[in-house]
Amino acid sequence: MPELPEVEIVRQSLDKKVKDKIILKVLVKNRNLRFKIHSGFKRHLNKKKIKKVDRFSKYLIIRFEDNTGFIIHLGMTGTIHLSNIKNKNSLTNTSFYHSPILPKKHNHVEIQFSKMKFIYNDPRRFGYFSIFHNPIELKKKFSHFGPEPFSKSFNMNYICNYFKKKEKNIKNFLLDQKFVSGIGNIYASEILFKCKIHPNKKAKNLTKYDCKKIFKYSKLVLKKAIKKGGSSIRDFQNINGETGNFQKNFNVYQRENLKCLKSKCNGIVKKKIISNRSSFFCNYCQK
DNA sequence: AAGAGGCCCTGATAGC
DNA sequence: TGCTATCAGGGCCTCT
Repeated sequence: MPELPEVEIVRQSLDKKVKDKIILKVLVKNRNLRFKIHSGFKRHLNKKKIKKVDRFSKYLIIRFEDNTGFIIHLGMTGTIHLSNIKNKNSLTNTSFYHSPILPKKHNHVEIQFSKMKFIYNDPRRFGYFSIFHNPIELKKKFSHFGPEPFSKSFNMNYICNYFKKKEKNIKNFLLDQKFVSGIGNIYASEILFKCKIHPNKKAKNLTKYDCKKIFKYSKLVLKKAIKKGGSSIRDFQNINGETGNFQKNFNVYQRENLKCLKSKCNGIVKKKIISNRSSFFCNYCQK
């Protein structure tokens, strides 16, 4: 679920709450996430002071003052909850998938600070934690990733050259983190709608104008989603308990058989499974 | 070496 | 009410 915009909303909220806080205790209730939590995880975190919460692509980067730290990937269903220790019922919440009430099941990791604790919940366990010991090691973790849409290196030259002779369809390229990082299944459909490009169009057949639109709308759609506070199919609240609003702006995602929202277009939104992921598009205006 | 497909896992929902 | 099937926002691994 969480794509770049949702992770960015979590980052902003989390940074405010845990910045300059010292980790007093770490509880790993279930280390069997997507990847097994490192045996030295607790030791690595213990007594560390948090300098900053950063983000790259869909990954949160928790930086400590000594330049070590760890990264969190939320997978499909990972959520972060901050709970006031003195009053267990008052939860300041960062939740994508669940209601603001702290779930009882699947709370796999707890990180305690002096007055609150951080709880990682993940029913499907597709998310994971990974530690790093220095900035070079961190950089290496992301070395095989393509640029974010906002990056200077995500430019017309890069895009046009990347697509040359590529048989793969454009939808799969938007999901391919080696090409561009941070886009997931919802925003891939939304970006292609704005571009008026059919998700099944082969990359090698994209025109220069197509590339220009991909360049433009990859940025715009994600930026707008961040501005709207992210989106989710289920309840999504940021740390202040405000609901994300971007789902109201979906043009095609989960709008199967509804009328195309482009003005003067009489098309109908279709759903098609492409590479095992559902794609939504207007069968009339997306060519 | 690019590209397709299987798979990791739980839970919500639909259909019978 | 209770079973089974299908689907879900990610991405790594294997096979061709």
